[in-house]
Amino acid sequence: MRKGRLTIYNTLSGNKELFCSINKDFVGMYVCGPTVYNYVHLGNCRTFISFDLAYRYLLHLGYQVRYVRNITDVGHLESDADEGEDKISIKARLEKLEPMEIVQQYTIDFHQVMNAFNALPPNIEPTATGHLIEQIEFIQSILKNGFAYESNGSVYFDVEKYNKAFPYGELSGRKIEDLIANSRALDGQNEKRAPLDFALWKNASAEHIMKWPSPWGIGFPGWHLECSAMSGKYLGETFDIHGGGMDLKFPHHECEIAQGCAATGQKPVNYWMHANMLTLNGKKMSKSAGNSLLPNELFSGENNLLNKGFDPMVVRFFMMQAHYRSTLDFTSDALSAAEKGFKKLMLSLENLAVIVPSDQSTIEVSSLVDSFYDAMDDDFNAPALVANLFEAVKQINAILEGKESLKKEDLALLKDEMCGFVFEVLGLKPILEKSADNRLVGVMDLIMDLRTSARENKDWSTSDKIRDGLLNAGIHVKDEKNGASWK
RNA sequence: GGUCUCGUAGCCAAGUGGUUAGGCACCGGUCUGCAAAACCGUCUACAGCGGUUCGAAUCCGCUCGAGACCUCCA
Repeated sequence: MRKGRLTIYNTLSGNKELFCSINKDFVGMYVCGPTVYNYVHLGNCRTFISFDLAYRYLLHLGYQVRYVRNITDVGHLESDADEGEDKISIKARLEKLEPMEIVQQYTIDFHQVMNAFNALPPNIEPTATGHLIEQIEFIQSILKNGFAYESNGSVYFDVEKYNKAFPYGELSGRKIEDLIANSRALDGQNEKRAPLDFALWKNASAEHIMKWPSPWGIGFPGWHLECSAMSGKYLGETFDIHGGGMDLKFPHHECEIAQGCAATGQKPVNYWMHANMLTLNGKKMSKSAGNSLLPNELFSGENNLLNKGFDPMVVRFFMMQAHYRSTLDFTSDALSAAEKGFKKLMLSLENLAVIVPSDQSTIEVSSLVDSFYDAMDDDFNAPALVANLFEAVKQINAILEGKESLKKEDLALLKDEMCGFVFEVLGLKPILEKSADNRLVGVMDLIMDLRTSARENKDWSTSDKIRDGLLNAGIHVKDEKNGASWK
């Protein structure tokens, strides 16, 4: 346990702040989840992996964390023109399916992908459609406090009125005057009093397929609202950490703050965290721009951008080599580099497991361990942690070569902390080799035996032929001091 | 157009007033029949110009370049 030194960059203040949870030893964390109208792409995954890292480190520090990440299954409009259509409805019509079939299909995909990336599941994964009552009640609170108005069966948030009581634009650093000056005049905004106002509840036309009854008529909830309603329900009126992608800062998170303040009179969140984008060819990865890569394409290598497939753990390690607040550029070359580094780290951990303790230590294990914590305490600086882990790798190699040594307690500490940081905090795990069946093992024993005989007789042409032939079959032969091995 | 962020060696990427980041590649070496793998070593950069400072990649200004948000987005 080493609580009390963690600093988090808070978007609200623009500074790294010492993290102090509302309730000692407990942390409430909410992260905006995906809208399940399509397959999650790699950029989406980066955000969730970034917050998985934060979640894991908080757990590692000994906090009891309630991690809530929603599934948006309604209310996310195609555009903000308010005549925009719900993303899920569009997909449902196109594929001639029930909206909930779309939701189910892509939720399952999302879970499979997150699982492949070894991301821990959240403690609660609420859906918007499962919390309509909470959303309606939330709107009623805002209406009661006078920060919203009803118009033609819809309810809108009154941004200008709110701005007189609370600052609007604090999170994204925007001034309401600038926003008004720059907002576009869109068609179909007759219901709204001002362009900046956003929908809390929208009335539904007859042909609309996803709709529910409400005090204002048949309709559906606004996108910004669900996160306020669900985070409030499970984490309270004010909670510790709210995360999401950088692109949600405005307007989504700004609106969440406004909704929270308008409903309860207090700021809903203490620490706002924003994960940066994954870029492809220097541009933000995004579905709508057609600039995205799907995880399964990456794993299989079936994409023109890739030379080969990559294991999910390699991709995760690749992401851990960049700070969550920096953009990360995706290239096949960068991923290949990460693959080698990842294997080096994993090999070193295997070696660490078999090191024999000595009478004395020539390495200061405690300062190595401190460097791990220092890195992560500094706003979850995973790339610095990785660099420090490679320092440890260097030391482990020196021990293997007999240049350095560790006594029992130090060795145990190093094993404990390295495994803790690599497996629990970074969330990496060894790549499972395809297990060979018994018959192959028997055949390989025979072949390796024959090759060893050939080598003993200096029959290099035979031994090389066996080695090359096996390589073609995808089996690598390694000649080591104590004999050859294969995998 | 407005707001903001970034520009670090061949590539990816930390750092953010003074001390080697790290990974990959390259090159040299150890090992090896040869190779592969592994290990060791080497390479030592901060877009440009100007300013502040004893000292700047780090702070300030300007220029150039890239990106994000302002419209759905993780």
